[in-house]
Order: sequence, then structure tokens, then C-alpha cells
Amino acid sequence: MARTVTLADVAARAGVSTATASRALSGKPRVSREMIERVRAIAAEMGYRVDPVARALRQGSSRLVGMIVPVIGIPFFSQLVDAIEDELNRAGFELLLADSHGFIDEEVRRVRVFHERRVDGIFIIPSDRTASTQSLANLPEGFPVVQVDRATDRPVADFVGVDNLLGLQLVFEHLAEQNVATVAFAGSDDASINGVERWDAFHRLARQHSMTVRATYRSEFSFASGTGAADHIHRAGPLPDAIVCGSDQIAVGVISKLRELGYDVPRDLLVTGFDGGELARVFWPSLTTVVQPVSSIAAEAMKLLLGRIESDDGAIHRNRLAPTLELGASSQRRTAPAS
Amino acid sequence: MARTVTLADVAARAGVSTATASRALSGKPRVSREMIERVRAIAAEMGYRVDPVARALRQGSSRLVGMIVPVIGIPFFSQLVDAIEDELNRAGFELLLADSHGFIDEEVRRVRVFHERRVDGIFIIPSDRTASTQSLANLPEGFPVVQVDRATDRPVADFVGVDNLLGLQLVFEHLAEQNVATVAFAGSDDASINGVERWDAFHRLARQHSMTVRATYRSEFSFASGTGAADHIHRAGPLPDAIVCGSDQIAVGVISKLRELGYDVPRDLLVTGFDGGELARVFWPSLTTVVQPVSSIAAEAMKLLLGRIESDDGAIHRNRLAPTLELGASSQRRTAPAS
DNA sequence: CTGAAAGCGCTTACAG
DNA sequence: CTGAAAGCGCTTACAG
Repeated sequence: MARTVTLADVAARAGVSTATASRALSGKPRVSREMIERVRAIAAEMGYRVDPVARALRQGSSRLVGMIVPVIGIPFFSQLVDAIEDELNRAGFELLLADSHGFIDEEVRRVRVFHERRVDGIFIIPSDRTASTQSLANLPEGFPVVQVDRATDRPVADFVGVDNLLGLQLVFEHLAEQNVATVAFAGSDDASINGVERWDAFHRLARQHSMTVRATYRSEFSFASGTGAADHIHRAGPLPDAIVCGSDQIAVGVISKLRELGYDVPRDLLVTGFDGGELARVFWPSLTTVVQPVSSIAAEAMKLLLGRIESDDGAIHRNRLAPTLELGASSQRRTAPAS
Repeated sequence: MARTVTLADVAARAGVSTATASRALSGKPRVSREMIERVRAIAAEMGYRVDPVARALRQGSSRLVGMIVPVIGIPFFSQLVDAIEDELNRAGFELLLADSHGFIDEEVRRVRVFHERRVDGIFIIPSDRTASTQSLANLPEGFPVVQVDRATDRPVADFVGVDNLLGLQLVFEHLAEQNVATVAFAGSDDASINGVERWDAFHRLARQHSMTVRATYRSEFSFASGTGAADHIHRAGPLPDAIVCGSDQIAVGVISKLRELGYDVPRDLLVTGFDGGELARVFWPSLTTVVQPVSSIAAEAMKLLLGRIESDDGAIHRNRLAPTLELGASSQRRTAPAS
């Protein structure tokens, strides 16, 4: 490769100024059609490729987009990163990825670094509903940012996420068909908007379907949180007909713990998850879960970011995308014993 | 933030040339101690931060490192990305992440783009044992590259991965203790070196332990590949005492399919996985698996890359790190029925 | 130890 | 439509 051929080389060979060569290559107006063709042919022949760094310095933009996530290793987040990388790539951007480990200080620092690097925009999964507002505070007014999956309470940037209420509506309609009368909730705390909304939706829908709430438990989005929840719900008294979980990892933890305690899902009670993905399908029993429209969320996020990059227009968007329900074994009573 | 204060601003305020200011800030030799202190104080006071883009253009280096993976969304890969991002960050680099989707063309293209972006080095999980050699062919001689998890056959760059033979040794020793006499293999094909080595190790160790090989099945590293394997092994004749799998996803697929066919693991036969991680622990039965030393692999990869960045010394390294065996329920016969 | 000046590779007013 | 020149913000020989 030997990074060598430069705009000046191309211009020299074409016998024109670098100005003209630059215009011809970048499709700027005010260059003759034949000039464009000639310069492009020569550039192609010489294997010329514009230097992104020089261009970034000159234009103040880099075709780089940063993304900050609480933890890369969590399946749902890595799925999201995957989908967003595809979108970026299709649009000719490169992805700068950062892990905040859930610390606000880290979020703040990474946003600053990204900005200094002249990224054209930032995707962020805020680690905290309220504190994450700070992360964006140092950015100049109107800097393109899209919050993905989680929004901060204060609408400081565009947002795309799942419609939590709709997701739980699907769950409850399904549970109602299974004649569920008593329910429990195993979800996450108020740190993220999803924790808040799923919790609120759970109560609202239980009431609406006249189901009795037996017990609730809130902690994090993790397997361990699920085992803790099962323990708590078990100790709280008679088991409910169904446990509605705030994520698939929680659901898996709940079911594993119940098994340890001597209960079988779905024989003794039903369990549902939230997120969708491989875990839900390979787990035994397979999980009935609310499947997030990951690709659509990524596509929508990209659209919003491009919108901000191209024109810094006014109102802040907060878009909710519709999830679907995937039925698994975990919420369907077998008519006859399986074996 | 309003990206404004520049080196010139600092120099002006300090009453020195930008040359001196630059030297003072970057700790270059030949500046007086007091000059250094004065300039630094002023810079700090003004909130000056060096512009990485300008520096990159001038120095030809960017403090950016690229990483190319076959698919970000696969748990083991995202764990690796996570660990490497931590290492990079600690060393003051930013991560440029790309997904090749397993296509060589994409790999080639992303490597080229990274190089043009002036990354200081590249981590790559090659998608193919032989073809991926091409991806690096366009790089100038001595460009810092480290292959992670998978090596190409031709040693075109440093490599860090797991010691597959040792991993399967641990598995076989454990199976021998369980009095396993017949075994089957469910692994991946020859596309990656891990597929090759685990396959070879399986045969070598079966012979060594005088175990009879009942059936083998090779496809990809996926859940579906596991269900296919179970089907094949089941049809091939009497079931073996144990099925050794090339990854946890395969193991989970194998167990699920066996269950569907009416067999219970570990009651009817034992199953082991490879990789380690949450899936192995939350699955039911929990998986006995070879746990890859992900953090150590990342740390070692970083060390090799830094070595290449600092001095382009000679010999190519191919480092194998020792895994450990995590015992789960999937490979241990219960003395008495569980329920 | 410090400064004036060139230059990394582009893009873009400003003239013509 | 095209060119000469400035400049994005640094770093680094080259002098002194």
C-alpha cells in the first residue's frame, strides 16, 4: 500500500491545480464535466484515496461517529452495537466505540474525547436516567447526539427506544388468555427509563386485567437479579400464577432459582422475559419474551443522527418502536405432561 | 465546550512560540524546567487540550486502534471486544470497531480504511484460516497487527489465543474420571484454526485415553450446529457416554436437541462446552466448559501491539494462553436422581 | 534552551 | 470554469 499518492500527485499528473483536482474529486459545482472525468480517471489509475485525517482537520468533520455503551459485553447491547455499526458503515462512517462501565465520570470523559476527535455525532446508551444528562452538557449547542435504548428524563437529545407499555400489553394479553389471575414482577430499578416504564406498565396492566399483584422485586438487569427475585417472591407467600420479568437475563435467573427451589416452569407457574435474542430461544424452557426491534431501532437512530448532522433543526424527537411478542414454552401450560 | 483554545492561544498567553509551547506540553527534551511548568499551568488554566486530528496529520499517528471481528453480536467476541476496549483505553487509545460479517472482501476493505485513518495498529479476529491472509497484504511491511483468538495458517502477524490442546486435555481428564468410555465430537469446521485444533486434539486425546469415538459432526460455532450434531450423533447408532463440543453454543444446541429426542443430560450422557461465560452458567444444566482467559488474552494482545508500535522488532509471536475447566452439571452424573 | 518556518494533505474563500 | 494562496492545529528539523 505504502500510503503515498496524494492529491498533489494527482493534480500534477493531470496538469491542474490541487484546487481543481479537489473539486473534481469531491463533486463540487463549477468544474467542467470533462475535467471531472479526467481527474477521476487519473486518480483511480493512481489508486488515490483522500486522506481522512487531513480532510477532518480542514473541514472539522471526520466521518467518525462515537458510541458509548454501559457495557459492551451484555448481549442486548452488543446486538445494538452490531446493528448500529452496520448502519454507520452503510452510510460511510466509522464507529468509535467506548464502554462507560456505567460510571458517569467515564461517560463525561468519553463524550469529551469523542468531541475532540471531531466525531460527527454520538450515539449513547445513557447509564443513568438523571445523571447522564451531564455527559452531554459539555457539547456545543446542537451537536448531533442520539440516545439509544434509554433516554434521560430531561430531553437533551433525540431518542429511539422500544415501546415498553406496548410490550407489556402483549405480555398481559397473553397471560390473560392463559387464565393468569395473580402476578409478580421481577425487574430493574429506577436507574434507567426502561426500569421505570416497565414497572409502571406492569402495575397499570395488572389493574386493567384485574390481576392481583403478589410480590415485586427490583434490582438490576442481570441473571443474579433474577435469582434474587425468585427468592424474594418465593418467601413472600403463595406463588403467583405468573412472574413478569424486565429482561431475559432476569427471567433466566428466576427460572433457574425456582428450579432449585423445586418448582417447574411452566408447570407450576409461568414466566415471561423482555429483549429477545438467542438466550430466549436456547434456554430451557424457551422464553416467551418481548422482542425488541433492534434493527429498526438502529436504522431509526441513524436516520435521526443524519438529520442532525445535515441540518440542526429544532424539536427533539423521542421515538418508540413497537416490539413483538415471541411465544416460548415458559408461559404456556402444557395440556398434558410432556413425558 | 466550544472547541476553541488552541496551542497558539496558550503560546500567546505564555509569551512564547508555539514551538516552545508544544515542547513544554509534550515533555520533549531541551526545554527548561520552569518553562515547562509555566506553560503547563497556563494550558491547564485555559483548558487547553491538544487536537488529536492535527497531531495525527502531523505525526502520521492517531492514538486510534482498529479492531475487526467476524460478528460483534456473538457473546464470546463481544466479551473480547469489551476486554480489549478496556486495555486500549487504559493505554490512551480509542477503539475503531468493524464487523466483517465473515466476508474476506469486507475484511480487506476495513483494514484498508483503518490504515487510511492512520490507526496505530489493528487487532483482527480473522474470519478464515487461509483467505484472511489477504486482509493484511495491503499493509506496509511491519505495520502493527495482532491476530486475536484465531490465527491464519501463514504467520503474517503476531497472535494470541487459547491453548486448545490444553483445554481439551482438561476435558478428557475430567471425563476419564467419570468413567467415560465412548465419546462423540460436535465442533466446527476447518475455517478457523480453533476448529482444526479442537478437532485434532479431540482425536489425539480420545486415543490417549483409550476412548472409542462413536460419531463426529462439524459445522459452525452456533446453536443450530449443535442441534444438527445431536441429530446426527443420535442417528449414527448407540449414544456415546459423552459428547465433547467445540463451543458453549454448540453444547447448548446439543443438549436442547437431546432433550427433544427424549434424553436427559447428564443422566443419559454427558456434554461439555468451550468458551465460558454467562451462557454456560445460566443454562440448565449448567455447562462444564473450558473457560477462555479473556482478560489475559486482551492484555497479552495489547502488550504485543504496543511492542510493535514502539519498535518493529523481528520474530512473530504466536502465544497460547492456558484455559481452565469450569465444572458444571452437564458432565457430572448425579449419584442419586435429583428429585 | 528557544524561535522562525516549513509542512502533514486537504478544502475553500478570493480573484480572475 | 480554474488557479494561487491561505489555513485547519499541530510538530519538528534547522538555526541560533
